[in-house]
Order: sequence, then structure tokens, then C-alpha cells
Amino acid sequence: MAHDENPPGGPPLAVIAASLQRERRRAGLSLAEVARRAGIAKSTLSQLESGTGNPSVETLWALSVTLDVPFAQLVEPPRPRVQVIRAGEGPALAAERADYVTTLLASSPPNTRRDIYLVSAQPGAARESDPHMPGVVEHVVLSTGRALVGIAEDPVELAPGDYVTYPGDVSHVFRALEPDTLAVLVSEHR
Amino acid sequence: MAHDENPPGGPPLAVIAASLQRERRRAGLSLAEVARRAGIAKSTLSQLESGTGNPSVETLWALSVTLDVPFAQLVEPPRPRVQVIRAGEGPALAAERADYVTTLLASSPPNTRRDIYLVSAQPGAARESDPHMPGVVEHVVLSTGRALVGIAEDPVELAPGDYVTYPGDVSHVFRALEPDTLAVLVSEHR
DNA sequence: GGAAGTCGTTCGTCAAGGCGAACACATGGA
DNA sequence: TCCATGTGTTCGCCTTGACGAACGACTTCC
Repeated sequence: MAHDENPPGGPPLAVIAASLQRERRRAGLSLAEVARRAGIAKSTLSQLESGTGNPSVETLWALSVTLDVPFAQLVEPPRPRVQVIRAGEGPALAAERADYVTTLLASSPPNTRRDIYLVSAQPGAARESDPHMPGVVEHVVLSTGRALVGIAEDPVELAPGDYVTYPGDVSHVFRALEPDTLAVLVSEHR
Repeated sequence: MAHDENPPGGPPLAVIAASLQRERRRAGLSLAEVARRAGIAKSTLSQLESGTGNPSVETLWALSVTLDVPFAQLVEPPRPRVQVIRAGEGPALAAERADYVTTLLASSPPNTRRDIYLVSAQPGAARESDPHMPGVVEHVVLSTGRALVGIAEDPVELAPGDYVTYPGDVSHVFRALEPDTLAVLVSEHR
């Protein structure tokens, strides 16, 4: 498969409808109250939640602010909470190479979405990772040594105690600059 | 900072305008060509790129598919999503004592629930934490030094690279055994 | 030069989104 | 019971987004 880009299935009016109602219920608010706070007519909101209609950006934005939900989350379907362990990423993966060892410390239970790795690397070729699924964010705290970490095109040099976060859905890299470089990597996906 | 949620600065019409033009240029397509492929009038696209107008979801969706850009990226500004916090920088929490410093690296967005801390501690009195709310789980990876970590009644001694997890809703403790003990602490609650 | 092509903008028209009021329905007191 | 309050829906009206054609500016080629 190519990169799983935009879900091609037409404008996600149904998704928006579902998201709006779900988030409104979650907030425990009535349709009228949300409409009032967002400054839109409740008739409009009613039609949107029923799947009728095709809101403008302004309207959707007002709702996303009112419901305190990121704009994108209203239109993109809630991420399937599937846990993906790609080939070579599980605990079984000791090391593709001797100079880079990743240990899975805590795997993500079905409902949480977070993996914690301990990365031990030696200087040498960079360890590049292909993009993970969209929405993945990685955090790295360097423990000992020095390393170049981050987006493949523009990594950041880290010293002990330094922290960096970057999107995991683009190519990223981990290149140790000193022997016995140690880092903690937290990967979260929404 | 608290949760940086939706950028509150009004509907991102200007952002959409910029994104549309940027992505269209990137694809090396003319305005008319993009409009044709997306099945919308080029006059509409012209107004959108000029910042005038307030597109409907359907219209924006058609453009996002045509330009092969995730819908969200058109409306959310392409934020430089790589953030670095150098050792010693970042918001230090609970500097009640000089021998224990906690730095919040990544706070939990409203819907996800995970905080990442960098803990820097000196030997001395243990740092006991009262029980947090139920369901909290803490993970600790020791970077440098040695420390006693875990449940207050039965802590575990950690060496560099060691990892421990324990429930956060009972009293727990972090006691450094060597100077300049450094650890990464991930706190998650469901 | 000027005819033909493309570029992006602007103008008039039309349909659709958004609005407020009225509506049906359920709850809960007095 | 009746009235009051709150829910979400449906109805006409009006503003506005989207359309197609015409436009000026620019390049290319004969």
C-alpha cells in the first residue's frame, strides 16, 4: 500500500455528525446549549448531527472551540485503536544490528496508547525509521551519551537530560554519537 | 502551559488560503487545473486562496483529495512539531527541595492522559508521593545513578537502564542513592 | 503585429447554508 | 389536570457560498 492518505470515501459528513454528537454528549451539554455557546443556530446544529448539511469551516470551527476538540478530530474518524506492532518492533526484536538495541518496556494495552522503549545504541550508521501510522508522536529523553534524534531531514543533537518530541508519521532517525548512548523513547498514538 | 488546544484565533481562513496555495504550488499545478480535478469552479478556488470565502467541508475535502493532503493539514497550520527541551530548561515542578527536581516534558492533552517527567534527584530523604487518583500508573526508567523506586513499603533498587512500573494510587517513593541521579517518569491515567 | 493559449481575477446568477420562530414531545411541579 | 421548562425537530426567509462566463494580463508562436 502507498501511504494511507486521505480516506477517499467522500466527504465525511457522517463522521462529522457522529463526532459532534459524541463530543457533545461527552460534555454533557444539550444541543441548544452548545449552539448558544458556539453562536450558531440550534437548527443548524441539529441538521449537522443528523448528517444533513455541509457545514462551512467557520461553523465547524466554532463548534470545535466550544466542544474543546481539535478541529481535525471532528472530521477525521476517531483513530481505530488498533495496536500495530510492525515487523521488527516487538519485544522479540532484539537487534537488527549489534550497535542498536531496542527493548520494549511497557507495551500498550488495548485501551491505552503508549509504548515505552529503552534504546541503547552505538555510534555508526543512523537508525532510520519509516513513517508509522498517522497520529503517532514520539518522545525521546537522552540518558547518557550524545545522539542525533528527530526528523530525518533535520535531526537535533541531544545531550544527557535533553528532550525532544516529533511526529512519528514521517521518517525519523536515531544516530548515536558516543559509545553506550542510552535513551528512553515513548511512542504514543491517539 | 496548560493544554494548548485549538488555536483560538478565529477560523483559520488565512491558514487555509496559505495551505491551498502552498500545496498547489508544490504539486506544480495551475489554479484552473486543480479546480477542474477537484470538480469545483476555479473562481471558488481563487477566492479561497485569496482568503475570501468560507468553504464548506465538501469543497475543502475535494481539494484535500485532489492535492493529496490530509484534510487536517489544510486547516491546522503546519506547526513545527519538533520541540526540544534542553537539560535544565523546561518548567521545573515542585522545587520544594534542592535535591529533587522534576521537569515536565510533555503534558497530557485533554483527551489523552500521559505526562512525561524528567526527574533529577540527589541522595537524601526519600521523596514520597501521596496516592494519586485511582487508575494512575507510573513508569520509571533510570538514566544515571542509582535509586530506590516504587511502592513506599517495598521499593526497588534501580541501576541505569532499569525500568519499573507501579500503581500511582498508592503511596510511592523515589529516593536517589547516588549524586545526580536522573530518571524518566511517565505517568498515565485512564 | 496579432492570434491563440494560459494564467488568475471579477461579475452576475442560482442554489444551499445558516438563521429565527414555531413546532411536537417528554418531564416535573403546583 | 394544567402550566412551565427543556429537549430536538421542522418550517420559511435571507444571506452567502459556489458556479459559469467574461475579463485583463501575460507568454508563445506564426
